[in-house]
Amino acid sequence: MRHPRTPGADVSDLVTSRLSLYLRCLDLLDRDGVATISSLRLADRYDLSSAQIRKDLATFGEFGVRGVGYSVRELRSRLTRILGLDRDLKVVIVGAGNLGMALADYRGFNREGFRIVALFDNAAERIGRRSRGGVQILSISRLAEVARREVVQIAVVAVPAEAAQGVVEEVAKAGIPAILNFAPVQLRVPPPVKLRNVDLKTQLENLAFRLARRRPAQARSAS
Amino acid sequence: MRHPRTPGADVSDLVTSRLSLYLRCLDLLDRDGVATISSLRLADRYDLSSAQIRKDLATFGEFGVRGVGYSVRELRSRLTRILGLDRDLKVVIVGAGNLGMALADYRGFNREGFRIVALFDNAAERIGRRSRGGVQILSISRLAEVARREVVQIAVVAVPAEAAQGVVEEVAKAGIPAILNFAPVQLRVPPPVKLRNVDLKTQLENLAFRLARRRPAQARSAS
DNA sequence: GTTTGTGAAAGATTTCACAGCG
DNA sequence: CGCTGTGAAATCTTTCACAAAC
Repeated sequence: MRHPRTPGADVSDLVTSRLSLYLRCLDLLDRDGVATISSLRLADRYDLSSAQIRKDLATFGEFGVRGVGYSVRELRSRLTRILGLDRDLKVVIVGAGNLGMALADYRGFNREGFRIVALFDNAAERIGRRSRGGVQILSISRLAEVARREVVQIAVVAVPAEAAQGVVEEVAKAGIPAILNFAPVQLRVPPPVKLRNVDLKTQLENLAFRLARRRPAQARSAS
Repeated sequence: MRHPRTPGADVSDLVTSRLSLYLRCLDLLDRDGVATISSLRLADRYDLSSAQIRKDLATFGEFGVRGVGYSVRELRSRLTRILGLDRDLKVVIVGAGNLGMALADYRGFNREGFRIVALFDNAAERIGRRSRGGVQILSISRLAEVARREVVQIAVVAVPAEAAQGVVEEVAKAGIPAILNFAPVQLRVPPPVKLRNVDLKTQLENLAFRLARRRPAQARSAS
């Protein structure tokens, strides 16, 4: 059992998150005209661990050349394929408040593998309008229709906490198989649906915790 | 060495993120008028692990009553204290684009322990304006001044990737000890500064990966 | 020479399972 | 009785270190 063709769902999130990171670094290297890079120099340049890079990549195959390193272009295209970014995924955003609108226009969301199809909301005064970037706002009642017609793969949930669980059920019913949730709640999703949370409050609280237990006598670093 | 008063910086992020989660659950329970809860019922209700709840709490002390469980109110106030949310932390946001503006008005950011002091930007046409919620936009050149006067503890970085490293240096120079970064780059921060990343693209790519390696014959769950 | 890919070791985290308390 | 708090076991993740490949 060397390199299973389909390492399936048993690849940890830690690994896949790092693959995204590596891919981003490779983009930068390519832009800088670097053709080949070793795991050691990649690690040096971006504060990573060379052994970890090699282990992570080894999960999916052998992409390097001993004594030389990795071809930037080739590794990039391999990772793109592995991450499933070689075909465009259609995304909808549910919730056209400040955050939903900002996400709809966020660069990086609309590029390289993802396409925002529409925003959905239930407030009559928002429906029919568009985000600055031009994404149209539709009634939530049309979610299932649009999801099936456009074969939407990911729903971004950007509604208030109280409304989120209800939205999840709509999304699941509409056949959308993955959810990126920004609402600060613990959601339950029906089994086939994949869920990831982006929890801004938790992130801030984490920093608060670290700040609260700093060495109290924090020297102004002068020397 | 049972319950060190200051478990210091050696508490893992995994633990502190879960503490935030527990705190949120306790808020809901309190709102529902629940006075006491056992780790088992807490776990059931919110899809957590009861052993993990007990282990996590044990890092900081003994908060429960055997045979009974935890007092919702008391545990909530203990966790609030532990997470450093018993005193308001001042927050600035650097970058008054779509995302920065949305974050400035995001509810949950401005409540319970955090206060947004100002937005900063370098585009002349934005300076002097305000977010919808009323947060004023100042020139980035005033960052250090405001940071020191208001004793700002956290800077949220919401600028394009190319600008982020430069902003980090400004922030560090201004003496702000913690950064929440939304720019899709690997940042380097000077040692005392705490950094957390919220990487939207990586989150989406993670979902893309999971979607790419689903069982190809995905049945429409009907039965 | 250099660098990969990888077993084996070390380290971190989660889960188990139960003694002991209320 | 039920439940916490916790050592011990199981599992997962990272790091080490080197043989094999170029």
